[in-house]
Amino acid sequence: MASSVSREGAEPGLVVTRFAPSPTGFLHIGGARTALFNWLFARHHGGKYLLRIEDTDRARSTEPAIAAILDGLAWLGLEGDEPPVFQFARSARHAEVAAQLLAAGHAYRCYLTPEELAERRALAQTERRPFRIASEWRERSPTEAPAGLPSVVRIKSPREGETVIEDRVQGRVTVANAELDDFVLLRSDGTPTYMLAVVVDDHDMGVTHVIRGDDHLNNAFRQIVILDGMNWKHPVYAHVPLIHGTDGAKLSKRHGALGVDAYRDEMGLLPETVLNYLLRLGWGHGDREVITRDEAIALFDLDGVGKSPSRFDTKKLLNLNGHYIREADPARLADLVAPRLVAMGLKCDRAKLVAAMPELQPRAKDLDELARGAAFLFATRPLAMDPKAAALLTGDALTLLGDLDVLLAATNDWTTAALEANLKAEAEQRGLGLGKLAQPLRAALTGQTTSPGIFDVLALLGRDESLARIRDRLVEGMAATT
RNA sequence: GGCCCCAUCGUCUAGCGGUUAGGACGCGGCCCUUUCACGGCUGAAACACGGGUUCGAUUCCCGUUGGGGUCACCA
Repeated sequence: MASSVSREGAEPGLVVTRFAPSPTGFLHIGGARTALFNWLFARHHGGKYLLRIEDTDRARSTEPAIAAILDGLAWLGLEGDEPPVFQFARSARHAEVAAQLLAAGHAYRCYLTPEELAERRALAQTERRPFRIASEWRERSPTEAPAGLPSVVRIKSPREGETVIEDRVQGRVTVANAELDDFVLLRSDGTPTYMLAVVVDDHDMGVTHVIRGDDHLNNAFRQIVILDGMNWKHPVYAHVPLIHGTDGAKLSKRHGALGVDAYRDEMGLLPETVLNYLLRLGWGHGDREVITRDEAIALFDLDGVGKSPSRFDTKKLLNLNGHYIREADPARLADLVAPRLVAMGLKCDRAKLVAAMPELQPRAKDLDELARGAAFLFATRPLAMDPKAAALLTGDALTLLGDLDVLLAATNDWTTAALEANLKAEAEQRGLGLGKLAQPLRAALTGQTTSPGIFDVLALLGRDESLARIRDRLVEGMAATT
């Protein structure tokens, strides 16, 4: 049978997973986690991880959404091992399977109109009775079919017994077959529904493990009806709990469900942060918190996935990002931060940015904070002064700054170490704490009250720029007093 | 509402019949320190409730409560 070529052709025992988003929006965080789990599981078992774009809903599927999803996956390094399969392109094959089901008596044509269905649903509602589609066409002979009327193809679900799924995450789940309805396989326009398409595609793609959100758990029972009708083997199912918002409700757009591009661009996160965070959300391995991608491949297992939904915690996410920023290569960070500085209207010098990075890294939890921390390096004179910094430069402090200007102007060895030695000696001689000298200097040099170590700031800025910034303040101070 | 699933600090979690119930984020304190961070130490903080089973339940079973998911010619 041509339909089982992929499976029969597949290496026995080879694990095949897939991520199958529908392109009706961006790649959201829950989708990213599903993709990650599939990717990890396949890698762990030396298997294959495939991508399928579920675009059978022509009205809602869009090109930009496809691009956004692929872009998001690429950013996270979760591209498929083969080019993505587009579901819509396979509709002829789906129809073929529907025809086989029809021929085998596992499906039937139903001539009920949407209006009739809606009526029955409404009636069931008012009678406070559960509604289950019961089409009289299930038992009627096809010869009674009204000519020229549109019809859909419905599956003939079993009415007796029960279906059991041994889910790798949820455990054994049993549903009475009476709960299953005769859902639609082929719409009246002949196009396949999602329910049919997934089953056929998963089968044809040789998917062995279906790892997806547990909002699909109920669907699995329906999909099994198709599988059985075709006499196809059941894949292993693993329905992972959904991610919820801080308020416990499903992560929806209004609850801050963002596209992964927002985590990258707006929140300024590193991809390794998102991967690590997503992995730890709903999955644990002892006390391990920081887990690299390679470690994750070695450690990941479906058994470690929790069964209860977990809440998204931005604080922890940012803390992790701070960790990865500290670990990251300065040059790489400079390249990520440079565009942000440009967006702030600053002209930045890459070499200077890279040199400053080690001092900036421990002070930032996201790329935007990193950019703000670097901004003083490229600010143009005279500096815009933070009010708190300006307040530091009055009276005695201004006099002191004048003295320091003289001292620094006489300094030839403009290195962090030499500057430190000089200024410390000066502070000691004056019987002052280093802070008394450092704070006015910091204010004058950065326009802020916080910055990296003051000697680093001086060294990074260079002698000319440092002295010029100090003199700007001196001049302004004098103007204010006269 | 029917069906399905879930339940350890505020959050993410470890635990898989006997533990001072561990870690992480966040929060408080102390230390380091020129500011801010980083880092180190430390404190407060949890087994939803009620029945069983057992010598012994956070752990096993049942129920209650609470939360979530799903009930389309969407996916």
